[in-house]
Amino acid sequence: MKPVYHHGDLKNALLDAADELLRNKGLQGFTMRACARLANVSHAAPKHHFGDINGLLNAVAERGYDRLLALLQEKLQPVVGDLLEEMYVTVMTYVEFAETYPEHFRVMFRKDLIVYDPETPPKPVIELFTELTNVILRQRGEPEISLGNNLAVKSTNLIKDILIGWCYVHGYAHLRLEGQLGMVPEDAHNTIMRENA
Amino acid sequence: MKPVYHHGDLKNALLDAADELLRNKGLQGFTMRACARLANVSHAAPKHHFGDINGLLNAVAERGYDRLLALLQEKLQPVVGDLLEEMYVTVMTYVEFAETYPEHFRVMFRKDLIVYDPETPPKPVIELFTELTNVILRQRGEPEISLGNNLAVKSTNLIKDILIGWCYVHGYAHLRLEGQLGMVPEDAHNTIMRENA
DNA sequence: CGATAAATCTTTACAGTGACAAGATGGAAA
DNA sequence: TTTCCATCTTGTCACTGTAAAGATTTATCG
Repeated sequence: MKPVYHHGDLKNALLDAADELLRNKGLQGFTMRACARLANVSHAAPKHHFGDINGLLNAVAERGYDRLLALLQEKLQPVVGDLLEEMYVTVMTYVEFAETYPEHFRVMFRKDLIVYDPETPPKPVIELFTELTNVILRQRGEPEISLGNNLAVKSTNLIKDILIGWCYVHGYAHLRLEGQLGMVPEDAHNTIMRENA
Repeated sequence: MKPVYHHGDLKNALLDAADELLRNKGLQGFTMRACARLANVSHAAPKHHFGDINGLLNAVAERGYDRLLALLQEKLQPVVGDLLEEMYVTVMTYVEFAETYPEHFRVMFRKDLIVYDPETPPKPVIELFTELTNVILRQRGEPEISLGNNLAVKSTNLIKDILIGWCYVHGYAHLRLEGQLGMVPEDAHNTIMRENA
């Protein structure tokens, strides 16, 4: 078969392949060569678009941030205004995402894999963080922040609220994802959320 | 050099090497062959003691649980009886461990790497979980559990307390470890712990 | 004590991987 | 049209995990 030298949109094709591979085979089975095979290109083709395997993972992770943000906005849209429900939905969506895309979730929070300058995070990260912060700001009845701002949060009280909320939810999502909450019944977390919201 | 066929205590020597390797080179640089090189044995030597690389990682993770338990007991010993301080020390030790042995912490909570039957966890896991549960039980003024019992927790209220405490701490430790809390000042977490203990 | 079995470690081998370098191709710019 | 350059391929290298077979020591048992 005659080799194809100009695919047209190989970058996105590789991203699709990488996405599928991460979901089906996990991080263990995630290799550059397997991605290339899935996209029907030679094993060295991804290099030109993503550099090394880490660059490829970074791109897949960005898709993850995007997906989480989209999921969050979708679930948040019907309940906007209802502060209690907003908080509940946000938490549940975070957990749901971790369960739906476990490998993406893992990769998204791997400092050794996903590297970016803390001063200038990629856009999807900024957008996601902004959305999450605004959920809390609405809870507090304070004006929301816009995307232009960097992620430096000034108010000490706000930081505490972010910490308390984010750490609990992330801890729950992560422990559940890693199979550490086998003895905890499904509804325990729900009732906690309902009571402490 | 004439090959040595009976090391005497190769299993522990390999564990020491694996431990050092994980601490210095991270999970990326953690290979069976590198462990073998560090222990001055052939690259296939670890197989007989640990099966595959996953078995080796499992053994290293068990050392991690042991170390966390030892650290916890060491820090807990001077403040036993002071309920507020007990809780504070427990939380801080969990976080300190994650920062001191980041790679171990990561591996210890990787379901895809560390696999064991949830019904019969390895002894270090049981011991650690028992210790953590007893810290909470003392907070609640209830009788502690002993090691014989399995990890099934009956009381719904106890489960909620475990969830609230563990998820927050684990989330904080994990997010901090993965560099997600850059904008959060060091003392924010401390004051939260002091206030909500 | 001596022979045989078992455990422990080495050597050899193989397919798969990430990374690099050099070559082939075709679209874009001049 | 010709040149240039981005894009993709091919070939190669050192390294990895795993398996199989061989070497050596220790343990077992008559």
